[in-house]
Amino acid sequence: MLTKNFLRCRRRNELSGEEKQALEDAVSQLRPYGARSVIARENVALHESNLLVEGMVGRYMTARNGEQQLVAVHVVGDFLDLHGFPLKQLDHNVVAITPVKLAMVPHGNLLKLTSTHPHLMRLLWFSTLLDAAIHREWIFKLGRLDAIGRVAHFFCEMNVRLKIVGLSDGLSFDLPMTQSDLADACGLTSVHVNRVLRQLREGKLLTFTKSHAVILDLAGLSRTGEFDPTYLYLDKGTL
Amino acid sequence: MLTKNFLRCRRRNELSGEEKQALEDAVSQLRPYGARSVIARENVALHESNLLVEGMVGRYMTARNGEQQLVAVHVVGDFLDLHGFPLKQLDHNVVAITPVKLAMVPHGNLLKLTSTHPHLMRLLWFSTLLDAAIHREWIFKLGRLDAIGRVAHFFCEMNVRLKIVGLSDGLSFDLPMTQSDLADACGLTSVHVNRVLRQLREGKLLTFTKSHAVILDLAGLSRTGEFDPTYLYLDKGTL
DNA sequence: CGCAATCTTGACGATAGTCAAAGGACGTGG
DNA sequence: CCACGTCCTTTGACTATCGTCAAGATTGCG
Repeated sequence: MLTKNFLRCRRRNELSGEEKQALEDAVSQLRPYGARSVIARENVALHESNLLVEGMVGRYMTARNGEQQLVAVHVVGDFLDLHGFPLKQLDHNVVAITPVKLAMVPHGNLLKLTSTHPHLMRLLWFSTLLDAAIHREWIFKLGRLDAIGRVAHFFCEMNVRLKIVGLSDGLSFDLPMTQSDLADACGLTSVHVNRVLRQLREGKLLTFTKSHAVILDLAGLSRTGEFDPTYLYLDKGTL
Repeated sequence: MLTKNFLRCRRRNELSGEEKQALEDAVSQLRPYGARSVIARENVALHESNLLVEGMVGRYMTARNGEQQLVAVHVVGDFLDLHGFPLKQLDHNVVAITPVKLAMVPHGNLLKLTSTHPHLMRLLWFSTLLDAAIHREWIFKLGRLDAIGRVAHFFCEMNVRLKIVGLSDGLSFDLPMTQSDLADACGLTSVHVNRVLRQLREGKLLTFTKSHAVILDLAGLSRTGEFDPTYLYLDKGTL
């Protein structure tokens, strides 16, 4: 079941069996991508969207001086580039962070679903708005938190998002990102991320070594990152 | 025609006359709000969405220390809280910046449209993804531009968005925001916004006094803000 | 084993925040 | 019509956070 993690634990995961099947049927093939390979390039016409079945994906924008900003991270169960269905093309690059597997859904099949399954379409719409809600939270994070807050917030968010798809036990998880990737996500330099990670370690809030995060004090980390998972629209009782 | 500015000049403004009428018919009433009044509060169930017919609106998130972050600004023609239709409730506050007029569309009417007008629904979906694209650009702006770049970018964006609905002549426009509002939009303090505005003035790029912006050097301002309007998905030939 | 990428640390500098004070702009009410 | 208060803007002096540059340590991979 390629779609089993789609909207998992979300407040509106009310797909009927028939809808799940319709979505599953819309998948044309399963495609692998290597780590750091480009899945979708900006300003290129798109003809399919992809459900992320395995691995981790990032959306990047690039500044004139070459600095990158990660504008979104996707985990298993996220529907990538669903934005590309109404938008037809994207304003940024989508890159595999790890080796990934994608369930490809041609836009033609999605188009059919809009007429035959309006409720399913609203759920697909909902999933893109979840992305938008996460974007807003990141705007807040970058605009109003200091370096340690931003990094703490990022780890809190990843912890929750990975937990609902079974990839975090609630306090520890694998995160296949370098300190430089973290810097791109948090609007910092890798040097400063390194200093912040030391602070978090010394403050007994979090350790992050060898792509593995261990949260030592979830309440403290959440407080530092001003993290409140409401914006993730989780099912009641998920956490 | 309350909906005349909806998706105006956007790459996918392909509403048929019948669709425009259907949207117009979905409006139940026109409502005024006073400046700084709250249109939608976070975590409260929503039962209608609103098309912004007059005025300017902001979406705010608040940090623990009381600092505010503006996560989005809406101008005439934007469909407010369409996010609230699939999401059912919002994760932030929506506040009138000026006195505004809203065309209220009950969710029940939108729901009917999903079955009867799938193409119109895709356009509504599209408009929410436009918001998401703007969010991503703001993430980039906050994560990777310095203070002067952020402010320059903001003015460039507002210039374009106001121009397509006839509220900027391409180089000057009214912007009913204080320097403190600008600070909330750009992740800065109002003191520093003031210094940046002086820099822009002295650099002959932009003046902003008494809620009126005049762009003296559009190319220079765009360069400073690393602004490229692609992410606004404009119709070819709009600018 | 050796190279390349990543991590770590220190010294220094620049950008933006903080604190404080004073000067406009504007509206209200006497 | 002026006085007053409030909000907004402007500026300066000082501080703190984060970036830059550089070098060395560690890790992982071929």
